Amino acid sequence: MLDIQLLRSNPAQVAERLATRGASLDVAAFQALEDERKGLQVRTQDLQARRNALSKQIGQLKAKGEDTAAAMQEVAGLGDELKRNEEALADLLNRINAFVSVIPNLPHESVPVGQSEADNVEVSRWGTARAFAFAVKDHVDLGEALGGIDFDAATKISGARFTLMKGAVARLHRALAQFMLDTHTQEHGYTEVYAPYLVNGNSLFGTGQLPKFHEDLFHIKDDGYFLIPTAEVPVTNIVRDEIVDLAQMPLKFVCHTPCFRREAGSYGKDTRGMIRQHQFDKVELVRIETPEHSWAALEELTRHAEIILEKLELPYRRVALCTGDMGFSAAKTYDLEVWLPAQNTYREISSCSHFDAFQARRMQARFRNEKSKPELAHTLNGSGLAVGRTLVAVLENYQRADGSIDVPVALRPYMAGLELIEKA
RNA sequence: GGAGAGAUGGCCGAGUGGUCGAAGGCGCUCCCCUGCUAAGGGAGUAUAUGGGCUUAAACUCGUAUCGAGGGUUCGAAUCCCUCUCUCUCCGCCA
Repeated sequence: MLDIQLLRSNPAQVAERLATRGASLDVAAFQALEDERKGLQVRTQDLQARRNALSKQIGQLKAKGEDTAAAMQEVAGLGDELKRNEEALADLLNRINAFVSVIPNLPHESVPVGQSEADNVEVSRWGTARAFAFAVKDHVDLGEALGGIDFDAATKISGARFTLMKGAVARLHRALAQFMLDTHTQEHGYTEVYAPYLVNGNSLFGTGQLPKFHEDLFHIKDDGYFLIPTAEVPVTNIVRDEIVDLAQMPLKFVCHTPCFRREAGSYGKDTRGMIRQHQFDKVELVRIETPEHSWAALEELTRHAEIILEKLELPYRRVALCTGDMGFSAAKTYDLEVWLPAQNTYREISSCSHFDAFQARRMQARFRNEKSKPELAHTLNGSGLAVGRTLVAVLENYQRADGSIDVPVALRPYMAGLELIEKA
C-alpha cells in the first residue's frame, strides 16, 4: 500500500513514477474520491461531535434530575442525516481503500527503467559455463533415465505441472533444502522458521497477493484458507500488527516450505520438466529491517542467496529487474539466474526484493524507533534458493556422458557421502 | 464434534448504560532528592485518522478504536445477535 498522504499531496508525481513500471493511476478518479471524502468526512464528524456533546449533556442533566427534553429533541433532529452520512462515508472509505489497495509499489530510484524482461540489467556474473564433450541432456531425460523423476506418475496422481521424485534424486532434493537451511542459519545468522502452509486472507493482503492476484492462488473455499504461494506470506506476517522493540531489530528468518501456485496465464510456458510447477519447494529468506539499514540489507540478502550457488559451484548471474518487470509489492528486485546447459541460457532461481514500507503499511508491521515511537518497518525477502530449480541446475550442470550425476562436494555430507548418482 | 469460560492500553488488571481513551499496578521517559548504589517524591506515557495552523515539526480542535462485524439507545467497554480466536473438560486423532 502506498502512503495515502503521498498520494493526496502529490498524485501527479506518483502517477509518473508508476507509469515507469507500466501501471496507470487514474488521478482524476482518485481526486474525485478524495474531494467527496473530504466534505463528507468533515460533515459527518461535525454531526458526531454535536451528538456526543448533546449526549454528554443529557447525562449531566439526568444526573441532576433536570429536564432533558430540549437536548433530546435536538439530537433526534440529527439522527437521519448522521446515519446517512455515516453510511455514505463508510462506503466511500471502502471504495478509496479498494482503489489504493491495487496500486503497485513505487520503484526505487536505482531501478533501471524499462518495459519488460528484455530491459533488465545484468549486474554481475559468477562462474563459467562448463564445456561438455558430449551432447547435454536436460533434467527430464536425465531424471527419467536415472529412475529418479517420474512425471507420468505425478500426472496420474495429480495432473499437469506436478513432479514425483524417487531414490537418490528425491534425496538430493532434500539434501539441497537441508544444505541451504544450514548455511543460512549457521553462517548467515537467520533464525529457522517452520510456518503454516495454509494461511488466511489477511496474511495474503499483507504481503500484497490479495486482492489483486487471487487467480494465482489455490483457495480452500470450504475453510477460507489459501495455500501459500511462497513462505514470504506466513513468515513476513509474523510481524503483522506487531511493534518490534528496536533492540530486536533486524529480524532475519529462513523458512523451507512447499509453494503452491496456480500458474494461471502461463499455459504453454515451460510445460516440459519441473521448471514451472503447481507445487515446488523453496527456502526463503525474510528480513524485517529499519529504514536506515534496509537497503544495505537487500545487498546482503542477495549475497546470501548467491553464496548458495557459489558453494554448489553453479554459474549464475545477477540481474536488476527493470521497473516494468518487477512484482506488485517490490520497490527493487534482483533476480539470480542459474546457468542451464540444456537450455543454453540462464534461468531465474532466486528473486530478492525490497518492499520498503509497502507491505508493512498493509499489515501494520512496525518497530519502536529511537524516539520510542512506532514506525513502519521495511520488509525484504529472497529465495535462497528455489529448491526444485536448484535440483534441475545440479542435474544438468553435473551430468556425465553416461547420464550419471556427480554430487556437488557441498552436498555430499547430506547424501551420506554419496559422490555419484547412477541409474537405480 | 459436544459442554463451559474468556478476549480491555507496551504488559498485568479494574470497569454491567452517561462526565471512560478507559481506575490501579508494572514498565518506560523527564525532573527533584539522595555525594555512588539502593530507596523515595513529582510529572508524563495508546494508535489511526480529519480539520485548523505551519515550509515542516510542535501545537490545537475533532472523529474512530476496549477481538471483528451488525443491532438496541439521545448515549455502549458495559445490553442483544452473528462471527473469529484463546482456554478448560469430554469425544476423536498423527
